[in-house]
Amino acid sequence: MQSAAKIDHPCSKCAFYTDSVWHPVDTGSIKSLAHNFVRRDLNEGEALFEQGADNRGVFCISRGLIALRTHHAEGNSTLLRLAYPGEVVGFRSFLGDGQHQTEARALMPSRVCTVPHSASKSLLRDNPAILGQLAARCVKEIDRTHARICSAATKTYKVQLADLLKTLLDHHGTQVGNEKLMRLPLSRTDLSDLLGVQPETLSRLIKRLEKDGDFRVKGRHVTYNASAPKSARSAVS
Amino acid sequence: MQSAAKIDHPCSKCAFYTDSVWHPVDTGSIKSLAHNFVRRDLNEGEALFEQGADNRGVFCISRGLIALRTHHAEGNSTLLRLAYPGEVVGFRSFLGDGQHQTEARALMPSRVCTVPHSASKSLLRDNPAILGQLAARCVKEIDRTHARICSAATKTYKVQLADLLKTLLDHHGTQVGNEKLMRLPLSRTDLSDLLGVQPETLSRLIKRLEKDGDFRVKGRHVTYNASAPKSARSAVS
DNA sequence: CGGAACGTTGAAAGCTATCAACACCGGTGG
DNA sequence: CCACCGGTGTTGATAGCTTTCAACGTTCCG
Repeated sequence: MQSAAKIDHPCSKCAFYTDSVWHPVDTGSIKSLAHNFVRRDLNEGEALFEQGADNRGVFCISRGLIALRTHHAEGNSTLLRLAYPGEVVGFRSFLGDGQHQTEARALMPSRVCTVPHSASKSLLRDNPAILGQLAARCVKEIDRTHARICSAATKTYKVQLADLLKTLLDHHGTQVGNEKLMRLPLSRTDLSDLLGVQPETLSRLIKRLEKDGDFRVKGRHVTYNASAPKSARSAVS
Repeated sequence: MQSAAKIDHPCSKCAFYTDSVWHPVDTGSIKSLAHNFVRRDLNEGEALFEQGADNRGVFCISRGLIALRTHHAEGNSTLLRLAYPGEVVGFRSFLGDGQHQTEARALMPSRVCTVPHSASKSLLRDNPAILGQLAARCVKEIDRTHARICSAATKTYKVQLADLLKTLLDHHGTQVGNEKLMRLPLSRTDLSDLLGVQPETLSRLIKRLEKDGDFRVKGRHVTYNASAPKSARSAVS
């Protein structure tokens, strides 16, 4: 029999194990990982970390939905990113200056796996491959933000909103007949912070989207039907 | 006397040596670096790499000004970033999928130091610290793009343009009395691609900025005078 | 000179911000 | 059970801004 108990990799039962940033680590590190690893459940609306706080580790989302937001001096805020299970948050401040520049808050009941700051640093020292994984997450973030900048510079808000709703439907929607339904995980305010428009404008954008026929939105209830021209589509296209 | 000639680090005479991504490398790597290192001069308008091309290395800008741009399917384009001496470009595709998602083009006569792809990869294998340097560049890029997204969502185009001109003046301006002068390194089209507005709108934004009194713009000649209310400022502020 | 690329101007239409008012919802307390 | 309240979302009116299209001016180069 083995002298010291064999310790499983704490992420080994996670659905996102193969893409875990902690994945290729040596045996000793697995032990350290297992000892320091913390799983945490967040209620809807609960903060994972606050803007301006010191980084306390690297956070991997295992369930739910996390919003990354920056609050501006003028009192308003911008929603920079929605983070889904399998995604990692907090790596920017972990790799960078150690201060969170965004707030992370659960939009739904969520579960987050944390490797505390000091443990992360020592794991990084012993396993250079982890830095490669984190760099890959950085590249993804850069691609996301570049796409967003191009989107903002290119598309109208109406199209951006339609794209956003479709993306949300991919994650949260259920197919019913030839329609897709979902409960919106975001408030109107969050949606407007994500698009960068005023709440009043968002309300009107939704109305215009509904008039076009593909979407129906009542409160947080969204229905999508790509092939249902309620009010006849334009004759040309 | 030394048997093999002692080889200097190729970046050692560079003004940005202390921040070089290739800085802490072992002696053997210095040799490899010196052998593979390529310095290249670009004329104004010349491309360093094209969008969609395979990554051929990591590029460090030593002189001039490089624009990173993405061309969209619709024929228009977005200027994502201006890269100044000391900055590194091409690291996203080097770390990521190996395909450039942007085009890099010189806006002024420029000099770029290149470490070819394969040499970069092997240097990275032998010197884990390099990955840390590249990760730091990633974090900077993430911060830049986040700031830009917030800026676009928060500020009017007029303010964004004023900010941009001030930044350009910091890099290219010369103080003359209590005014600052510069020759704009960007065409109007580039400026409008950077702001995400139409060229006509940019023209009108400039006119409005001039009417406010801080800026004068004639062709590529820009004058800035923060403390010169040409047309009297509003009485209130 | 002619032409092409670049930049500006004008006019009309569409979109967004802003302010104010109102509707809706959930919870608290009488 | 109902009134009240705060938070959230919607609607209306208006002013300001951007886009679009078309025309014109500028500059540079063959």
